[in-house]
Amino acid sequence: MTPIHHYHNDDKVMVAVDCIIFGFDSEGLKILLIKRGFEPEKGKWSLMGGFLKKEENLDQAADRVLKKLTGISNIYMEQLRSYSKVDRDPVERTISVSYFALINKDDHDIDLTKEYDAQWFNLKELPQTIFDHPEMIERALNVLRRKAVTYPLGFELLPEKFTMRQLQDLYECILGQELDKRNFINKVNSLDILIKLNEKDKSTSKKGAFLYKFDVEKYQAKSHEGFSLKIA
Amino acid sequence: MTPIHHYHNDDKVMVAVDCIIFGFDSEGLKILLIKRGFEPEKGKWSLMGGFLKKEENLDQAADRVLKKLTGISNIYMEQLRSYSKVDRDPVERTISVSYFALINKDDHDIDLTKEYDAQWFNLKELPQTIFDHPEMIERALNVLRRKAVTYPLGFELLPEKFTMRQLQDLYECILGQELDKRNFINKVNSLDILIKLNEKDKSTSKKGAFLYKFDVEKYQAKSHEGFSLKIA
DNA sequence: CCAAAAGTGTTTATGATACACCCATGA
DNA sequence: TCATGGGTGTATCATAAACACTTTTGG
Repeated sequence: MTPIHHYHNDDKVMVAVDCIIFGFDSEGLKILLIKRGFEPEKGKWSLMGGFLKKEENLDQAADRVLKKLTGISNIYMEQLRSYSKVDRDPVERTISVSYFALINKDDHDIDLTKEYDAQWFNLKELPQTIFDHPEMIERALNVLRRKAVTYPLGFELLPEKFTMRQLQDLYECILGQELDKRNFINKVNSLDILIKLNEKDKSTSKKGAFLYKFDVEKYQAKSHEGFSLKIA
Repeated sequence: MTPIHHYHNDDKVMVAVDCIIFGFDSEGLKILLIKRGFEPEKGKWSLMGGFLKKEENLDQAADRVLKKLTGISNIYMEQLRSYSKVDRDPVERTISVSYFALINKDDHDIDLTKEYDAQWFNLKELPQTIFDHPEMIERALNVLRRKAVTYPLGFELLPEKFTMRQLQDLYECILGQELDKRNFINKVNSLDILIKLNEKDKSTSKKGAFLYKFDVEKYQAKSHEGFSLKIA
């Protein structure tokens, strides 16, 4: 039999990464988009994307692109999937690998200076996005929701001290549904990864709500056993 | 701000697909490998891989490559993940997207004529494979196991009529662990997707075991509700 | 004194697990 | 008659889900 291919250049293509950044803050779950700075579709809303360079791997490309376009760095993004429709980019054959992360919006808003045309959008009020970005976003959101129930996301997303209500709000935002307060608290307590503090946050009620912090040791000890925070 | 990139060719790279084919038959779970037909690493065992062409998408490339190297066609493969270490292919910068499928080995053995240097290997006796193929295989196996408990794989993998024991063997192979016979049967029956036939298979015992077939309508009705076959 | 959010337990239902004996038959 | 695999049911436990009233306090 003949070899399928030698290595030649005829079939080289551009490889891109697109970063899907979900952000959480007191207002809810948002997604970050930029005004695309080059043709085609210049000026339209887009995920943060750019091309893979020869001397870097995809993870590195995603980090670099995100930082260049938004200033955000040092976050953990996860590779999701490749998109390869032949005509997905009208200029030239390009495949794109999507990455996603969920971050605390407030921790990174400093980065989003005027220098960048990046903007947070409420998930329910997304503008039109270019190419196959709507599909990328939808798939990422599914993965995010699946992860949220399988694995205790969220602790990195809250301030160091937080109330049960804030934690519950986080889960409700991500899952897009309301949860029973008592069941939620029971579940979280059964995981035994929070420390109840002797302080109260009075900003949202007259009675005040106890603050909790996250027991890093217990959390880490348990997280590789893989515990599930299935909440409904 | 300046655009991050114009479209130029400096950073074009080769894009490959690698197919991970798990096969099930009466002997158990196997994986298909080929003797690589071109340099580098010619003659070593490898996943079925080849390069993406400009006029096809990744799914199509995976189908084409698999057919060319093994004769196997018309199977559903699922995209898994991109591998992009800079030096993963020593000849030239190449990223690879892995695909996987689980098939009934007997249904496709016809295809594997002498023409192909493809061979099934028992999962526990894998030979050394090239590049990052060991990692691809390991990840694919994890996905396969996760899918097996979440979603009733396996019905496509058995002959039209099969015994409970065969179905249980299938799951035990995939999960790599023994299951309790009674619990397994109870669970499967509770799904209500099998039809018990009035025939027995006497090939493995004197008493004979009832044959079942798969109730296609019920199966399909339920499968988009998404039912789980969690078995331990 | 009252509105608004915080806090708190129990019951029920469902699914998971563990477990052991009789049956039918061909050799 | 006996060895071999086939077939069957129950009790227990853990987890999920549903559910409502009292507490606190600033205004």
